[in-house]
Amino acid sequence: MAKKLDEWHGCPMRYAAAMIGDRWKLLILRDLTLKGARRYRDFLDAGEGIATNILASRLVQLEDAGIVNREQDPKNAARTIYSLTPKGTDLIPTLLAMIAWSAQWDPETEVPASFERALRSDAEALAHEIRDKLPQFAGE
Amino acid sequence: MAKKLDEWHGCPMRYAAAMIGDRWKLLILRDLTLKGARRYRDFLDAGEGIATNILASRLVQLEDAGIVNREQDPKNAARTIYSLTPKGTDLIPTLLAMIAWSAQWDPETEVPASFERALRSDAEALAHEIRDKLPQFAGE
DNA sequence: TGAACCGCTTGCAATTCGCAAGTTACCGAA
DNA sequence: TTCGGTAACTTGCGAATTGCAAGCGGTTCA
Repeated sequence: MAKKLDEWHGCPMRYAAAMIGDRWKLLILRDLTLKGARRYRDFLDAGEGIATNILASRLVQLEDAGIVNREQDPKNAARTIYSLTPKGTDLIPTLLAMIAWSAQWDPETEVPASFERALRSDAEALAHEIRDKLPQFAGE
Repeated sequence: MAKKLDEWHGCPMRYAAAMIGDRWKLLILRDLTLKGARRYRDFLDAGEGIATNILASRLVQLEDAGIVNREQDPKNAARTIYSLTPKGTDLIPTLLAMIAWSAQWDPETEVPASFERALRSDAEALAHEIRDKLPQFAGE
């Protein structure tokens, strides 16, 4: 029997797999981290074809995991703003490691040369740069 | 967000998400990389409760992706040996980034202090160390 | 030669996914 | 102040995937 969802803790790979081991969650994190997505529609329109019910479920899971923050836009109550929490921004090095791997092994993947150079020469600095450009949510 | 980060449209993350964006694949990679798993039964017995049909399907997908190699044990034709290809071992930094994240954010993490220390001080060296200890498959 | 093991495969019920349509709330213009 | 449009979901339903258990063909060992 598969481990219950409350038995995630302990093994770090099991924890990470449970939290972000999902195609759609990774794409949502990409959009938040690298594409400036902040609203529900941004994710829907990201070009990956995620269904709206799946998007809603993944955003709830990421919020419950403490990775994503959800808040009402103070200037427009009809709008919701999604952002990365500190726990979420701490995933940037993981995303960058994936990008470096894909850049090396997927012949059809296009990573800008400047980006890949920055990644290979100093990934930590690039991670900081990306993090510092992210908008902060109101709770921070 | 800065245009520099918008030049490409998520291809590398889409590729990585498609290849390893799955809970079971990440656990299989963990077992291969860190737990010395080499045979079908090793994965079944890893304690995660993966179903045998799911395991078989994921191993095929990882093999098709060029991440995992499957070969017959030359000393026992009834046995199959699974191992990481170079494309697979190049995922070690990604796994280590996930482990570092989990070690930081899972309050019940079981990452040994010595491992975490090695990870934080020189992740690249640790990745090499892990890779060098892996068995090579016959094709290499 | 037969029992045991190994690596799967199959059958089936239950869960999850993906698509499309519907719903609720808010905002801005008339 | 109402009305149309937008934003963020929610619901319904058929299809695909998952999880569980049993089965199966090949190989090794006693």
